Amino acid sequence: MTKKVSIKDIAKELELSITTVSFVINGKSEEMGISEATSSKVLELIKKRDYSPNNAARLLRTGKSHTIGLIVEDLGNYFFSNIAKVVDLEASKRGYNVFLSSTDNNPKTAKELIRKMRNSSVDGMIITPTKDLKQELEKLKNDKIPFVLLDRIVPGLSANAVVLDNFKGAFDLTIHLLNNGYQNIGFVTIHSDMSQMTERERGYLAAMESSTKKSADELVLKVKFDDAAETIISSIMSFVKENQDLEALFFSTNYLGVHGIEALKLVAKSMPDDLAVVSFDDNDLFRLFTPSITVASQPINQIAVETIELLLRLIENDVQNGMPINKVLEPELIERQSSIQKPLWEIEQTLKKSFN
Amino acid sequence: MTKKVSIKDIAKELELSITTVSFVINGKSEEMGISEATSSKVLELIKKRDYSPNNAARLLRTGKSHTIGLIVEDLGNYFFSNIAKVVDLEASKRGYNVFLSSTDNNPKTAKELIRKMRNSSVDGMIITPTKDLKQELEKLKNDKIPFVLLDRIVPGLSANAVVLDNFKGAFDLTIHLLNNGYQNIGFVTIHSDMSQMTERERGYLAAMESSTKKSADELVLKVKFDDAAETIISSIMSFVKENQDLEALFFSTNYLGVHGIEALKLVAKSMPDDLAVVSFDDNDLFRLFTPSITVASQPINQIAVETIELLLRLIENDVQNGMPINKVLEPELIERQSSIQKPLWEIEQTLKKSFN
DNA sequence: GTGAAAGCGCTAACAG
DNA sequence: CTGTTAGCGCTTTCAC
Repeated sequence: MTKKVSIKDIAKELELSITTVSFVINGKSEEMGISEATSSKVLELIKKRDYSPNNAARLLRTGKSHTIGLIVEDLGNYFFSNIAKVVDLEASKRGYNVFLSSTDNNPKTAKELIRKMRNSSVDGMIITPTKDLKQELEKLKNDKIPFVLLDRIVPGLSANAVVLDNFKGAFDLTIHLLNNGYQNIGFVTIHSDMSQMTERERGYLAAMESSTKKSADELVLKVKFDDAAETIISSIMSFVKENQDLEALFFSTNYLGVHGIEALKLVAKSMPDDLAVVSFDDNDLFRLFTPSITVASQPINQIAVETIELLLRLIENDVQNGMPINKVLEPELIERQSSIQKPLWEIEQTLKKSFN
Repeated sequence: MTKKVSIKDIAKELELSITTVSFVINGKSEEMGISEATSSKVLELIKKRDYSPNNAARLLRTGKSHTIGLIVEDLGNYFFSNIAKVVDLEASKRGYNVFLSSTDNNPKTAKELIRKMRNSSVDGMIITPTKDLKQELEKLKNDKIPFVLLDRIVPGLSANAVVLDNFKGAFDLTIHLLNNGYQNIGFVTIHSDMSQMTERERGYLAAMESSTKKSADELVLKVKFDDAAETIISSIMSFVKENQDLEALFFSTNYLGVHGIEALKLVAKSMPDDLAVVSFDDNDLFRLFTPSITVASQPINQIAVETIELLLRLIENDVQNGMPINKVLEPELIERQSSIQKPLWEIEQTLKKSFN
């Protein structure tokens, strides 16, 4: 990177003082009573020289970086990558840059990221918390660095947050299955203490309890978040084989749903003939799979917009006065019928029959 | 954000000079012959006070921000979000932060992003170019800001780049269809002058030309990148309806493939019974859809790693000596059979035959 | 209306 | 071995 033109160069070339130029740049010509003539001369040269101020210097002086940090769980995940997309878009509109990174649900990574972003003097952060992050978040509060929790809250920590009503989503999805005549509903989730997961489990259990069927606990399969895909898939396969009386499966996240579909293909169960399938989160696969899959969908756009707006409000009002703000958004139950085509084996049987 | 502890505070508390502390922080104790005792005292206090240097000040002084910019086409897209994930991971390992943003294929947005990232003094950039970006990129070259083009090149611009052999991918995929007995193969792509798209089209046309079938041009459907999903879907539906003799469809990108599946569902064509489908890029849907879909898959991990490594090499060797480096990676043809179940018409015919 | 100058936190000559 | 000091580019107070 060679010499960039600096405010000094501009001032020199115009035989003005740095101050004057600075005022013009920052749109304070009026306020500071700079003459129209001077002002437009400056603006012109700035354009001509393609000058733009050095952010680092500005930050060093003002303490405002016009940058926010966005920490998600996994950029490779449909939900989070789309959240990132919208947050970035909205932030850009408002003149902010975004530092983006994923934790992969690893507390060490998460802490490191928070540290790095603090060093980069972000004006605020959006954080999808992992386990063990309470202390770091409390430090942020102490240091008055605005932040908003995304997707999940941290028990015992009073902080700004935008989350989904996960309990309701899971409850409704389970009721949907029960209403359609499925009773033995398995629940596949990950081991996790994080609120979004525990809430989904609670929702499922509550709905099951309200039905005739008792003790759903044994219908719950928990896998580890960072297990390899193969491991998760084979767990699901075993689970299904060992529970032949299952009538439906409820996957608590999109990636579990994807693994689940793969597992069911491998054990040659088709849906919903052998086993009905529903999942939290929506994606292309669930929508277009045959039979398509009913989901509790998260309003991604709304979540992202509410979050970034809340953060920018905190940043720009400067003070985090009073109570933290908690937004709880509603999931949408998208009911899908397998209306388009019947599973092949069924057709096959029909054909065979017609010739027997 | 309140008072952060600065290097001055550390120095004062230890009754040392700022210089000494700075050397220790930057791991130059040895080089500068700082005593073991002093050095460890400093390190200790740093930990105790949770001190970490202010990046802005450091940047202002050294000109190195330890930040790179990553400009992709669309963060909401499977390919790019996974590229972003890997780039971010590798950059983190090497101590770099990543500014991430999408262009949505809009040249104005792209230019604006480049400008913003330059102001933020990124050490280098990874750019998925849009149209009309040549001038900006040439300025980057002039200013010796290292950058690597990703996914596509800019005609007439000699620059570092990591791209796929798109011609080969498309050629092979088309040949695959031809070899399997499909002749009338439609090609669905977007209007675009960008290399990755023109190359795919060339690959398709070249393969078609080598077959008996002539003039594939009329089998090409082009839609606009920023058309609404519904518009694209209905274009595909019309295309299929108007070309009843189509035997197969080749979608030039993952999102077109997804739209295509949706369109085919709506016109009630099933695959590959009525129409075989292949697509560029892989994703969960193509893998798990029944029948599953053969694809030319991009080695996402490899692309991302090669790109970030090339960029960091450029940054850290400082000079962009000599020729630009162009990496061309191989797509992988993932042939999928609807092996779990044969195409319906085949079964049907077999059955019929056995009774004739 | 405009300018001089201090200083944000840090690095790296240079001086001892 | 350690300290003094200049200055990176910018904003902003105070002076003219």
